[in-house]
Amino acid sequence: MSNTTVENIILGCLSFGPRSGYEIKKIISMSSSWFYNASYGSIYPILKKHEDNGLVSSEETVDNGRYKRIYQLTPKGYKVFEKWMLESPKLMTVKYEMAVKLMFFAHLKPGQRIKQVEQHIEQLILFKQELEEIEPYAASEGDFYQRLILDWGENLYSFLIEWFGKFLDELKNNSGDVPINSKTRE
Amino acid sequence: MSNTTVENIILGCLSFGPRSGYEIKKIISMSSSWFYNASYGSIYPILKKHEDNGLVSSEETVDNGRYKRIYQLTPKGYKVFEKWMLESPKLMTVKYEMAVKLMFFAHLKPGQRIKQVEQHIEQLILFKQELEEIEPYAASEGDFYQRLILDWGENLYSFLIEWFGKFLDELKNNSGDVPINSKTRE
DNA sequence: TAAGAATATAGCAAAATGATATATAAGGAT
DNA sequence: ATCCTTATATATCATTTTGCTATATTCTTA
Repeated sequence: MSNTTVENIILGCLSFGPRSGYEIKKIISMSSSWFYNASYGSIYPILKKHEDNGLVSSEETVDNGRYKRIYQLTPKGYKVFEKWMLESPKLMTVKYEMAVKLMFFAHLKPGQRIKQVEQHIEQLILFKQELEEIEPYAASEGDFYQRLILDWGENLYSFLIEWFGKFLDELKNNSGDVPINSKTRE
Repeated sequence: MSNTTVENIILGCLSFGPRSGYEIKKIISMSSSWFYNASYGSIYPILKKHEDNGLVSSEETVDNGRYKRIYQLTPKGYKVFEKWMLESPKLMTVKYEMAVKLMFFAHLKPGQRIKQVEQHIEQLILFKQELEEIEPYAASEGDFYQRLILDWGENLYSFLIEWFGKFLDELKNNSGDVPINSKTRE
């Protein structure tokens, strides 16, 4: 059985150096949560599993009187991580509730359609601003790629804002109505 | 407790008319799977739950000698669906393994980077072609919106293909290498 | 007429989420 | 000094979801 993506992300985070479960969660929250998230409920059991399989080793430390378990990649773990890096990635999966609602938009009244799209665009703009405020996590390694991914995210949200903006214009030009059964668009 | 998105999608599918669990899965696979998917393991238990809550009613039918349970929205179910349609949608969640790999791209050799990005662009192009071949499911209601969503999908994948294309050009111009610790991009 | 594709439902292990619980340390406010 | 909040750190658990397998019938096509 091959590792899951989250299992490999954890190996990847440890490739930056030894980290605690809490720190791994922080790396993921700060740099990858908007394109691949993981919760404590995944991270801690996976760290245990990785240790059982010899992919990571751990050491109980005391830092300022506080108990802390630090995990580290083993050579075997690094090999597994490297192998995964060369595999063809899984296709993207998206869960986009607004697109689902679009499927059933015919049920809404024209004014409700305009309001929904306007609110959604506001949400997208807010999220894009949050992205723009993120500073890359890793100081040295992978710094260029951290910035690259942020660039990707900003471009993705720009695309969404633009696309829904055009749709909103169309709705407004038709007072919230759209051609029924129109066979072509633009 | 409010319904989950999948629970609402099922109500939405039934808003097009009475359907069996199998037909609901087909609607989702054919029209929304690339932005919100659901498996039989979700659909059948949810239909039962909806019936227990009085949101749908069902009838056991025999069609060409084949057993079939047809589900239908109740007025209560339609109200729940309508209420959900007016709520602010949840933010998009994305699971994009290629973006994760980008995080750790510094570990790859220049040639490996170029190969990975090339392969990914091929995947994206293939998927976009599949999208272009989809014909909207609903014949009458929501036809415009089915096409709109397909338009959105095609634009989204065009954006991804373009973005990774630019990145590939950059990699090739630097023989797979990228500036380390560069503070700005472009 | 036999293979295989499509229709139809059911069940389950594994994975993931989201939430809660617990506890300590650090920092600022009153 | 004491209180409150935030950050660090780990653990657990019910619910949801996925992906897979099993089962059975009918329709299509070679």
